[in-house]
Amino acid sequence: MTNRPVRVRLAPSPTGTPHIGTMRQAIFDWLLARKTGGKFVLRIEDTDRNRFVPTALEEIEASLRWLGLNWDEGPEVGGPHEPYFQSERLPLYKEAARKLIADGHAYECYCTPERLDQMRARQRELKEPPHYDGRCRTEEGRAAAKAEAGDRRPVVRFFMPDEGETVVSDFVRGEITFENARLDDAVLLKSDGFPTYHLAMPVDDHEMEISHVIRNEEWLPSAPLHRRIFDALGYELPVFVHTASILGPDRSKLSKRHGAQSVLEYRDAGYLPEAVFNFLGLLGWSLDDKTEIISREEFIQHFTLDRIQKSPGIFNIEKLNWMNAEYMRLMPVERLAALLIEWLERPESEGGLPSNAARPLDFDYTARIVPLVRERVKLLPEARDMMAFFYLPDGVEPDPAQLLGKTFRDNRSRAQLLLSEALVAADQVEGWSHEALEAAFRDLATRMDAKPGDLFMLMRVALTARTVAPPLFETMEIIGKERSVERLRVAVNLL
RNA sequence: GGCGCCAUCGUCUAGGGGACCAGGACGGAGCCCUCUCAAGGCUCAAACCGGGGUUCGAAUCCCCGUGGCGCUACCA
Repeated sequence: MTNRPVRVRLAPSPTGTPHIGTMRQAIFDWLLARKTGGKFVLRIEDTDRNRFVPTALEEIEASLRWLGLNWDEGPEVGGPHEPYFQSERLPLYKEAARKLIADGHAYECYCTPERLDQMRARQRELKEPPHYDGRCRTEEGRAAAKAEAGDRRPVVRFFMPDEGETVVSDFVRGEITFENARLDDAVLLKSDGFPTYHLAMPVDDHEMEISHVIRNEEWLPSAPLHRRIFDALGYELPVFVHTASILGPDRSKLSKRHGAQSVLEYRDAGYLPEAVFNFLGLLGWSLDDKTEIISREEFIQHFTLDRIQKSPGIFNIEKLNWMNAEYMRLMPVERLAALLIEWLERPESEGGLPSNAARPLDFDYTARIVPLVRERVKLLPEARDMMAFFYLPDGVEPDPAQLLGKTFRDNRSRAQLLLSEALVAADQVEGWSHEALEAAFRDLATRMDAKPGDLFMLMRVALTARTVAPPLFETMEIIGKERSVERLRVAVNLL
């Protein structure tokens, strides 16, 4: 256990769009840092030149920013341990490798990839676990390999003892013992001079004074290797916490074929960052037996490593949807209005309002609509259809069949009569409030000997061209007398 | 195959020897409310992977099985 100041890091490799599990990890890191007054550092593990994706860094940063996870050190912001890109820290790794060789903990290996492939194939045939056979561990073997290698540069391998065991201590899982004989002589420095993760991670975590390493459980099998490298280099061990994976509905690790696997996709689908943060923070961590909706501040206040779940969890999108809807209802009207306006002002093809709705949208007007709509949608873009008729200057275009519905399908004249009476009543309403409107139209229904629901549905379709819409009288109050009357008139003429 | 991790309702989880005929939430079913749709309220169905121990007592501790997942690269 360490009592160093808390310094945690997220160390993604820029090989594609950051995975949602990476972001969940980032949340845990960030929470621990904020809770303890420690530092959250972002370090880019770009040591694999073959898999490098130029846009990945941008996406990593965008994901973190969208979730509100600010990093104290790293790209953009700098910090005392610059640079934060491993590709710019090569001398450090080279020196560490040199030291390990000098101390007998590592050795140069000249074996060609071809030989290694053959070796592993043979081992598989013999039903042996594939592992490096240690040819270059000895002076003679190395010389022979070097002769075959031509002018190839060697790699540096870690010298894993053949006997004994290595104990790894994980904060939530306890002590895990590995037999050294089962561990491989891992490559530390590749022939291109770049380090592998196994070397870069201990060097940088030590160099950057990282106190807690929170990473996914897929790293557990290589944890003993890392422990031995830390020891061989004389570094103090950080606290390790291996988090359980996030699974798809079929229990395999969440991946492309499960649909969205990046928080950016959730952003683009109209989820709220608050909801995604809350949901991810509660996937693999819990406060107690009740808490579901929890603010960022409460998260920080209560977060502890020991409540991290050991078992993998399935990403339950239904629950995220519910949570998103909760946040839409919980958040200040103004914030939701602003968020919604962003969506509505987009071109229609990108989920915005039809082009005849005038941009920019009026903020105050939208804010009045929000309370009516927020109860009825789960995602931001869903609001578009539920809101469009509030903004259309030329009215809506209900089709007659929709207007009549089942109730008046065989009684068109009755519908027409009711609507024209509604038109008259609307014109006469004193004080255009939803209370006054409701009183007036309930009265009309009574006078006409009609079921209120039948009358209201007729009016609803006339005013919105929809059978599912926000409450009728609040809607009329907002669109105003003039437009209401006009739309009723159009509907009467339609029949 | 070898090694490792994990195991409570369909899902996320609470629980960590007696408070548990196992609690909450999502989803599902039903009822109520109701101008549509929602939201809300109430109710219901739904789980301790199996077997052995330890113990007066096990969801909880131990062992074995089984199952799921991961790792087994000059990827991270």
